[in-house]
Amino acid sequence: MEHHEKIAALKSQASRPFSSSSFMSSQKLLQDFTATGSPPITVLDEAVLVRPKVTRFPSLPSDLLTEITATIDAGSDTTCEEMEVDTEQANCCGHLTACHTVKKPTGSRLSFDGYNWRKYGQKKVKGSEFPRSYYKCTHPSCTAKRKVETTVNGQIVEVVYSDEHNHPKPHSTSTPPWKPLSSTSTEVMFSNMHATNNAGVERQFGTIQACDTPVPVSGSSCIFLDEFGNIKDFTGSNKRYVCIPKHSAIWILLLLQFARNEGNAAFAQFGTHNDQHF
DNA sequence: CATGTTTGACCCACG
DNA sequence: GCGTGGGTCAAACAT
Repeated sequence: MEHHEKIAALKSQASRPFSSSSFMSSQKLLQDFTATGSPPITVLDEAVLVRPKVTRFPSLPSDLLTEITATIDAGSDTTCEEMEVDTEQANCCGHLTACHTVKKPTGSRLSFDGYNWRKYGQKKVKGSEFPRSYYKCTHPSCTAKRKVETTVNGQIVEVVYSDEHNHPKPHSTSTPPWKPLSSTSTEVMFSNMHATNNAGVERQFGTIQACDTPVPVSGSSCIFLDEFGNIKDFTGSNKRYVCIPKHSAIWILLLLQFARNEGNAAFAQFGTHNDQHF
């Protein structure tokens, strides 16, 4: 792969090409979602392409500086996920190099994307300063694989997925690694640095509601997910409210999809309230 | 003991 | 046919 083609993945299912338009249709959203490393879509009107999928982050217009800050707080025992996307690392070719650090609860085997992976190899690849690790899904009948390039600090700089998961995300029996989110304490800030006026930056706030079952949020856009975490339905338009279930990996995807479809998304950070940078 | 990781060797596609 | 590089295997090791 040429260096200029290398675009980092932010999350396992967290990217797909920019759309110059605003929000996509539900069908388009599903198709793109499926083609870029997502879990298998089970509710679809038409056949899903089955081919190796690459999860990458698109280039970002340099004049777009949009900040998404999501705060995920499930109470005293908060979800242990932290992600950093550093716009300063956008490389010389204009592609975003996104790095994130994932803090997982001790003892959890679940990856940041909610699936169990077993590492089966690691190589230093030409043209990359970081080693590439090879993972297989540990589910007996699942052929999903992923390649992850990480820095020495453990920051993920690229994730490439192949094959599809043919099973739901595993659920931990004791301590869920991705704890259900409290609908009352989950909040997200969309700070549209691009939509400035004479008074300065216009900051737009929104709310993400965690829910076990899709529940429309009055007056808001909703993305409904099935038990696999797949997008089932999409309603609304240019709103900043999302209703999604509780698995964290999908949050980032949806956040970025929202922002990206609005022509934004350059920075995102996830953490507890203590970590927020409003 | 079970499971996951590490790491060198091997296989294979490609130029 | 040969060299190179990416992907996978599997034994050894760690947890």
